[in-house]
Amino acid sequence: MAYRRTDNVEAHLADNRKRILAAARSLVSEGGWPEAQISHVAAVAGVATGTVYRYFPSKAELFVEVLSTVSQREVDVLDVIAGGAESPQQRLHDAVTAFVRRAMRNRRLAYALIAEPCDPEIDQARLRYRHAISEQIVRIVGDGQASGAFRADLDARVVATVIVGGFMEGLIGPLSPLNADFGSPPHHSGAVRTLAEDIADLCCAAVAPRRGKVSLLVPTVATRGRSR
Amino acid sequence: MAYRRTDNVEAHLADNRKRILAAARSLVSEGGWPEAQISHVAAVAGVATGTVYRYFPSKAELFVEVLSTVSQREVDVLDVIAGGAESPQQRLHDAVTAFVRRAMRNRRLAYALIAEPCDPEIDQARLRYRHAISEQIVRIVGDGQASGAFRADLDARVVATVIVGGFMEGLIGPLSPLNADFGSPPHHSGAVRTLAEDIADLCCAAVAPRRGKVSLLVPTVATRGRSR
DNA sequence: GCGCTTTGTGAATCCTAGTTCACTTCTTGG
DNA sequence: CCAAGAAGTGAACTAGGATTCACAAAGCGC
Repeated sequence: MAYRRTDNVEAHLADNRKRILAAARSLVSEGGWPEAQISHVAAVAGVATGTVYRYFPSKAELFVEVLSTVSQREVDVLDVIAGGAESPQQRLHDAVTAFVRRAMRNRRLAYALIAEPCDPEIDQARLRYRHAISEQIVRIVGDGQASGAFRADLDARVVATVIVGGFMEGLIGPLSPLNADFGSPPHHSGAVRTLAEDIADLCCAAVAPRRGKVSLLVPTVATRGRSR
Repeated sequence: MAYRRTDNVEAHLADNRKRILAAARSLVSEGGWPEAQISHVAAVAGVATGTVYRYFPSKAELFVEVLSTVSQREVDVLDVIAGGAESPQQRLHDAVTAFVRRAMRNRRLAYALIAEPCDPEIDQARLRYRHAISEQIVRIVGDGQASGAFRADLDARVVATVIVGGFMEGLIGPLSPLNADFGSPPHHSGAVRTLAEDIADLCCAAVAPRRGKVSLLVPTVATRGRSR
């Protein structure tokens, strides 16, 4: 035996791994998925292409790890909010505004991780986290329904899904690199705040307990369209 | 001169074009984007690969036309509903349920056109139609705000976006080929109806005029998280 | 049937990354 | 300093499809 992997090497290895991940993340957060190429990652990390494969078995796994790290942090934030002592209304409102604001801090990255077209394998991880986010919302909605703070006549999971879809979509326009509005720094923080508040407000309104009458709505002819 | 393009030929050409489009659509609606390959389209349409390029300049343009045709029909349906004489509440409810139900009729196709990862060029067309749909919703929301049927303190475009995102997302789970629930034929139409109604209900609730008090909500510590 | 033009064909080509691997360089223990 | 085992390298290899193109077939008017 003539080799042992010193702490020194161990550290170097760990450092490389970290740099590769950082490079990957940085590329996505600047140029989105089109820039997310192994050769670019290698260049930015200061290693050779082949080296990347000593640390990650495939492009997909590398970027899934990037996505997971970032997304998990968001889930954690929501977890704290969802587990808080505030009223369900307050928690729902906080959760949505927190998510929207945080996403607006790093628009390009958020856009890539939320909406930009990407490899199916990565997209799948994206779905997993979207689901995890939805689960945090379910907790809040469930509490609210139990305490009577929210209407309880709908499945909490459906409600949470719609809410998540609502605030994500409300985010996509402003996030999209195509829309250069929503002033970059110096932060137009007023606009961001308003957007976040408005979206949160809508989400809260959707689950508010219903006033009196059950329904005035009846099916209409238009509702029963032909097939596609 | 020794050639003229008879009606006969003209018809044959038109027929080919139609068959190619039909083949393309059929493939997407069965296998989604992975199946949407030019060679497959050609095979199904009964022509050679090269022939497809006599009718469409590129894969993207072919499929964008497929998507446009299908999506435009949906926009038209919403257009009729939005332009109807019913109350804004009723129209919003009808619009959402109509969309959800129609999508559930051809799940695989709807999934591909709404959510499945696809070529960026196609994805862009998708966005355009999502926007067109949003515009129909804006009409309804705007009317409702003007007539006092809906709360008027928020930008109608933001409201519409959130609503569209909400019902689309509510749809994705049930549409996804991964979720083999939501019984295929014989139609579990009860489940579909409920889903559609529930989602529509939520959307309507979000824009209902607000009861008394303006807001009990105040920013919380959790709302101001660190950067990613 | 005969030139001429448009259409149809599908094998060959091109392209774009992701992935591999034979070889070089570095580290370690002796 | 040496031999052995790891880690690093980047040019070459692949793979999956889109796209092209030289050639064949079909339609047209005479």
